[in-house]
Amino acid sequence: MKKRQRTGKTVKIEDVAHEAEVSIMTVSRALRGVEGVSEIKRAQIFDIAEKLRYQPNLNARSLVNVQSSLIGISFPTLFNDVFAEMLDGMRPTLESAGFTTIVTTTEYDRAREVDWINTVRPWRPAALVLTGTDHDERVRRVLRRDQTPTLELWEHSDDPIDISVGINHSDAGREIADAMIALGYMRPAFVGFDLGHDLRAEKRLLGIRSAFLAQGLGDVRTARHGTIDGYRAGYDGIKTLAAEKAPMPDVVFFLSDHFAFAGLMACMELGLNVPNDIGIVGFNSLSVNSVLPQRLTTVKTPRREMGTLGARGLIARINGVQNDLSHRLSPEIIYGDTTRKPGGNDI
Amino acid sequence: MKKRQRTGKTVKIEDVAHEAEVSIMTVSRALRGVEGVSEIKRAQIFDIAEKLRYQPNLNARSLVNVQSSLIGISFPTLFNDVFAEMLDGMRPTLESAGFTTIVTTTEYDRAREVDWINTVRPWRPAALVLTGTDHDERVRRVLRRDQTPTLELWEHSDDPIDISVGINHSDAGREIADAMIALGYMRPAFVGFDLGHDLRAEKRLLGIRSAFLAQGLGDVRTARHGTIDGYRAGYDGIKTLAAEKAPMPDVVFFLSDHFAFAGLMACMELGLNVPNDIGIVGFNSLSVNSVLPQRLTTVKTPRREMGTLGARGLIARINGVQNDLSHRLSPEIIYGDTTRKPGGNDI
DNA sequence: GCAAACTACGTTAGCGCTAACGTTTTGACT
DNA sequence: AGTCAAAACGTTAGCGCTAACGTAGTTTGC
Repeated sequence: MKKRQRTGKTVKIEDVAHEAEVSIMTVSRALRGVEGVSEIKRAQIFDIAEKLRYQPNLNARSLVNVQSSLIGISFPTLFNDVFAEMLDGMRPTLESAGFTTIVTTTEYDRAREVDWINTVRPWRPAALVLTGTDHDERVRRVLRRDQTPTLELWEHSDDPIDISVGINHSDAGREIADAMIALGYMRPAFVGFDLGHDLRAEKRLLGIRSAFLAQGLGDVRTARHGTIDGYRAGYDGIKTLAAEKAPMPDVVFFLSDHFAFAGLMACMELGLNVPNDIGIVGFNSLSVNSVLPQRLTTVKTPRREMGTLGARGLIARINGVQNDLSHRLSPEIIYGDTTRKPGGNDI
Repeated sequence: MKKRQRTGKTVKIEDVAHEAEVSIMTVSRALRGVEGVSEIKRAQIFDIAEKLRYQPNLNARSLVNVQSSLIGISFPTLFNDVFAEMLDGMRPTLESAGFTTIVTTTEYDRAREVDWINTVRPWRPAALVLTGTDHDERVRRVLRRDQTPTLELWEHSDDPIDISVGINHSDAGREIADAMIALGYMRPAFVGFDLGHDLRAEKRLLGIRSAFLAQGLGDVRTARHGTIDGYRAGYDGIKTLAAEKAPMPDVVFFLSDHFAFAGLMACMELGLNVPNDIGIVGFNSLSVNSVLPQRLTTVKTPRREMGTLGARGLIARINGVQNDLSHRLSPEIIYGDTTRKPGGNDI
């Protein structure tokens, strides 16, 4: 790789200082909005900097400041609006505070999260954002040791690395399951990705399972397919359940709304009447839901809010606030047309 | 904002050098894989660096190297798998070459692209990736002037800033329109976002329009809604067309497959038979298509391939290759169940 | 009217790293 | 053993910027 190329000499602070006939320190102060410069000079310097198209070298600045204004963010995937929305929630807050985000996806692979940490830390980021609470022990140790402000998003933790903003997924599973039990459903199934990928979904499944077991009802059957394409996983999940010799479940919980939508399509193909033959339950309440012929029964998760709260917390922490900045948020059950409804014709 | 905090003294190259009893230059050479170090010493230094958990400060490295190993990427949105896939196509190539990506979204707003350029350039990125070919004139000028390797992705340009990898969208529109004309369709409509947002879609519309006009057929009606939520835009588009006094179009071209899917749902609600009453044409060939009861007629775009080719080109350019590295790729028409098919019962 | 307390600058030093060049050691060949 | 070149290492200088401190000028207070 070629180094020290790019001959078109970039303007540096010295050029501005020379043109303005002041020291470079005065320019530095003026442009950063630091006090110690008369407003007249500051205005002049701004004009000259603009004229010369001066842009500070952030690598140099990060070097002196010991830390950069980069914030590393790790999501499992971007093929899911859930994460794009959390990003959307964080970005305005972070950017207006002068931070730039570096986003990576781990494809639900914990080893890739470790790799990523090793990639971003050399940039000396001001903060890091991880998804969920399950991380390699080395990650926890390293981040705690050097006190990097860290946000664990999407899943709330009682023992966070630093800041945790999210919901409790097993509770969410339990709550939606209890709601379905109250509607008379008794033969549950769960459709999601292959085991070991979406750990939050697994926790929701645990919650669902415990709710049904607590009522003395049967276990939750599972149908798992793939690791990325939620549409296929939802569709194949229903087809798999239908192909098994066991009687069809009367309610199916899907990993997310887009799985549920695909499952709904599979039910249509199989001639299953929703919600009479089978109940369909999504998760997240995604925008696709608003155009479906039958609105999904689902659980609305406050993704943008998580992003905003998390970003604010991070900035506070970066600025030295030591308080507990974690937030546990609550999801909301949305009754749609793909299950029975409370107060409706139960049983 | 606090500066020079983070007391937990980070290990620097000097610490490794001291422990290994060599000069810091030898450590630098050893760890970077540069020649001039005996293999015995190199191995020792690697061990020590690992033991000390040394991680080079990339801000310092970027400062000496005049440019960083960051690559800035600008997409209109991430709420669209098309861009997530292009990113997926680029990332492995870029990362294995040692680059880190900074991704931003512009929400289809050209002014935000300019802002973004001004945000990333201070990092002295090794390269930039923009979406499409329509940029603020200042952007073109600046990037050409300081010779930043630049990739314009998704839409092919005959006069690129530097490298262009993509398809010709107006040709794509013309081709799919000609294919539909050949199937006997004559009253076209287009459903998409509000004007001025997705410029590639507008070019496809121009292509569609010119194809129909060339055959002496009527103009293409348009129904535009929103700027982000493609599902709503697709759904509302059909509802709007149906509500107008004019006769219903016999074929509707959608901005993308997820629009088309939502439009299909709207048609079902309206009792319109697809494809007999109305033909539905998507774009991009997204994964949602594989689970729909009726597979969409659509145009398959090689997103991952664009990403890979573009990334390779960028790396070549960064390494000093001066050739023309642009690629014009071709989309492929996919005949589904939402229109008549060639060789089928035309007319 | 003069010291104390600002304000508005400039000077010095150093952040962690690497290109370029200088010096020593090794080995190959007479 | 002696010559010379290549390999292996060290030294110097500087990338662009900012914290900390130093130094003039200006105001304030009594």
